[in-house]
Amino acid sequence: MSLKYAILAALLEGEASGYDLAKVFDVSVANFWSATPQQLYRELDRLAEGGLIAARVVEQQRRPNKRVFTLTEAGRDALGAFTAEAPRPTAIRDELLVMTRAVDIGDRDAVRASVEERMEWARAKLARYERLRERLLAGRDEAAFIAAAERIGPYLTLMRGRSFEEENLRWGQRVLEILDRRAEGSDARPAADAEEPAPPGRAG
Amino acid sequence: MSLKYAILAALLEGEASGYDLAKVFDVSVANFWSATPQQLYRELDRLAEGGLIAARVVEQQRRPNKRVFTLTEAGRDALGAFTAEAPRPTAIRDELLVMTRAVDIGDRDAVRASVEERMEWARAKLARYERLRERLLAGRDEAAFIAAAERIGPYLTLMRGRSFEEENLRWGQRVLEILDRRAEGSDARPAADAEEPAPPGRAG
DNA sequence: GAGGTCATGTAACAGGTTACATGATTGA
DNA sequence: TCAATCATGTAACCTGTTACATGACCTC
Repeated sequence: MSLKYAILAALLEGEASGYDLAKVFDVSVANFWSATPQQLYRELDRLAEGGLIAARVVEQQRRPNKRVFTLTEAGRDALGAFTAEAPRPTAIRDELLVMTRAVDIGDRDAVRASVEERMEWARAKLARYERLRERLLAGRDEAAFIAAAERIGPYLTLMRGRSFEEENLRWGQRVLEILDRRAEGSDARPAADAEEPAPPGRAG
Repeated sequence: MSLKYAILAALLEGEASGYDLAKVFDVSVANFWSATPQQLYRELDRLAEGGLIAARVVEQQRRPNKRVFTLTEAGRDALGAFTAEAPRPTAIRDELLVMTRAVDIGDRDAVRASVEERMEWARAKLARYERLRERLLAGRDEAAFIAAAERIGPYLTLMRGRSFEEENLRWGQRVLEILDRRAEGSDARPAADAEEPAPPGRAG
């Protein structure tokens, strides 16, 4: 029901093609709304039919033509009215956490590796957010920006995305430590009271 | 595709009815997977058909009979195998953040109120998480628990849920400050040099 | 006697995902 | 020559949501 408004909100930054939006939905919007390109194309058609956005074909040489979309007055109003409704609670779907929940009966090393990969992703996202932030601030410090910027919304959602990824990193670090500590424990005594680990100095 | 595994993971805590799971999915699982009761009933039927869970009817007096489900060996194995796959990236859908993104052209006071409500929710969730944590620790301190607990998965996902809600609180606090600071500024000079368009009012 | 909890379900629909297709351009 | 980028789309399918229904019990 509200991919619709996520698209309208994205178009506040200016006109965009379906392809552009697909990229935006992969970067800055992804912190709070996910959508595949196919969803976007379908929804853009509907929004254009409903008059909330206007489509314009841009002919290009050496590239396929593209349809670029702009918010209409009606679209702006609809988005404005949406901000006054009651938001539903956050819906999260995270397979890594399902796997983590089941790590004790599953493949600890594989989960460990997935956590590390997630951390790499988080670092990459943070770097992109940092660049986005610099661009928004445009040389001003945060206080000046907050006081003066015409639009604060994009900065507020960026903040949330950043803290989400920072939290992913911190959590991942802690998970790695814990899994490793427990691995030591269970490797050192593979069976309840079988052989002791070899005493130091004899390993050769 | 993996509501399936979210359910199997939830059944690691022991047998449960559809109704029980609906409650679990509203509390501890909600941090990383959301599902409506109807989804659960449908998926439970499928899992039982596929032999990944076993259903047993418990007859009750003064209450409708219930079907309780248990993980089968096959279900355990499927869940274990799942932990070795590559998780897809987190999918988040948060209407409040869509509204926040659009706050500049929308209803600032309504968004402010929604942020406050979200913070109240976060506090309530944190309280429930804290009780859950106490139950898991069962008197031990964290280090002892981590070293000794049979299953660490539920604790790790609980940690993530907790930090998510803490982050919601911190973010919400900052958003309130920023919106208020900007409200002061714009109330002092209500229009640049013409009337502002009236923001669309909260419908109710 | 009204509303909440226990407990499950059907039906219809809306939303989201996957696979596939096209075809030129650009860069390694 | 291979892969990526630009740019859009169709079709089929799976997932998720909403509305509704049942009916007994318990608490205020």
